[in-house]
Amino acid sequence: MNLNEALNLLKNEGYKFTDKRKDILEFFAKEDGYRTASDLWEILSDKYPGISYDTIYRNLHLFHDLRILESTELAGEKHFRFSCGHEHHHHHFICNNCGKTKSIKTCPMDFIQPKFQGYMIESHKFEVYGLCPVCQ
Amino acid sequence: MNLNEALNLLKNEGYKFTDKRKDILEFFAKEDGYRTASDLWEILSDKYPGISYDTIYRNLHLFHDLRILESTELAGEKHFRFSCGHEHHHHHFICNNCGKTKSIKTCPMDFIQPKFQGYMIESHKFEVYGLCPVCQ
DNA sequence: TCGTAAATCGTAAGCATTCCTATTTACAAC
DNA sequence: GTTGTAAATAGGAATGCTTACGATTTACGA
Repeated sequence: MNLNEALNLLKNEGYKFTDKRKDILEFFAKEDGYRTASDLWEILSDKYPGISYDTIYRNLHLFHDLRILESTELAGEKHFRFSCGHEHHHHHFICNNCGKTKSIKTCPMDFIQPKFQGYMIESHKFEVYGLCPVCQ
Repeated sequence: MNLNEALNLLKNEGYKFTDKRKDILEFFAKEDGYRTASDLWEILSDKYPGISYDTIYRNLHLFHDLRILESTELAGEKHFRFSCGHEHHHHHFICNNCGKTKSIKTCPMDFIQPKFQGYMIESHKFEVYGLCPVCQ
């Protein structure tokens, strides 16, 4: 997923194109790491004083539903990042300081599935946390 | 970790023994799955009408600090379970319906670590979600 | 240009969790 | 047993993140 694909997807699905939506997508396209609703609010409120949190969250959820963004929950707060949609299924190392990520191509489900006969597996989460080389 | 070990640990660390603490530990010893603060509140408020959420959370955190309980965050809400402390490091399958768990002995960190030179790894999370045989 | 549904604003409400003060209680020392 | 004291609890207010909602504005097709 890149910025143009995201903008086209929005248009093709019949959603209106607004400056705020463009700026939100540009923000995530540029950031390349997990960011929170309030990170986004701080950026947007410079350009749009008084922007509503309703707008922030509504669009975050919309983009998440359209698979433009992916999300995870860290320390009780939802974090969003631009989707790695086209790549092979993978997981993330997440920097505890800057939120940037590194792909982990190994998926642990490849190793454990045979042991779960009788269980209906619906999803899984594998994340590694620490400090990236820049933040150490 | 079992109930007696937990009670002894509390005593040895110099914490006071109260009926509520005993009941909280008995609750988790019996449940054997992830439970929330409000699950616990519902049980305790029968016996102790008007019990404070402060008491619930203070003790949950105390027990977590003492490693009597372990915790994870599911759907924006902290969940706690009796600690599997004595066992070898492992992860969990967690039933989305009843919260009960099944151990996963494989740890994905055994497979990915060499690829993370330059990264300081501090922690990781691996959980599998779905329905246990009983809940299907 | 206009009509309409979608998007946004401003603000209130919801929910889990934390914080604060007054009161009560466990337990050690006597 | 009685007493003193720090720890534990009750009751409720406050906080932080998220969602909800009526009123207003805007994008965009006709």
